[in-house]
Amino acid sequence: MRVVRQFWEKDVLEVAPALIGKMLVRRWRSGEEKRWLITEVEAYRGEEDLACHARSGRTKRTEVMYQPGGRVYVYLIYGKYWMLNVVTGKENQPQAVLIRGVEGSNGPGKLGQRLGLDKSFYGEDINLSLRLWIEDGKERKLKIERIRRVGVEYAGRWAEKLWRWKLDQIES
DNA sequence: ACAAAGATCCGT
DNA sequence: CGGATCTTTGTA
Repeated sequence: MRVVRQFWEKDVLEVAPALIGKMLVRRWRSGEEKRWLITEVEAYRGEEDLACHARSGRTKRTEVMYQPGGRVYVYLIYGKYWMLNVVTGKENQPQAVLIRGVEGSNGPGKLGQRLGLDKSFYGEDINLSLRLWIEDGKERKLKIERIRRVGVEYAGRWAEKLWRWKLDQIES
């Protein structure tokens, strides 16, 4: 079952860890459908978070982060990789979760490649999309580790926040 | 208008 | 550890 709209409208620090263990689903035009267990996510939270793109306020790129949670936020990094994020929180609360990894994937850039992401996904409503959405995973106990975010050393004290969550193991 | 840097990845 | 590659943002 696709996660409910209200799931995304909560604070990113609540949504991000709750995403671990859920299923990322991609449906292609051909009808082929693939799903992966989400294993690693990062939270980006508000204009005060100097690692967050919204640090520079409302711009063409960050506009979607000011929308209510549940929109897809994609952006191109280093001219090559599309990064997959989902906006969280209420309207005018710029936040997003970066989906860094699924079971069997290497990094967020490679994940974007596997999903065939591009600019057209920007702003897509993940509650309604027919090509990309999130579903509940199996009910099971997960061991999750909480660590620092990657590649945000420039963000001073914000770089120290333990705003990355990674699946450590599945406890049966 | 221009320069700088980037939520990455790969090869050395 | 440096380069690729191009978009976004800050500065003039």
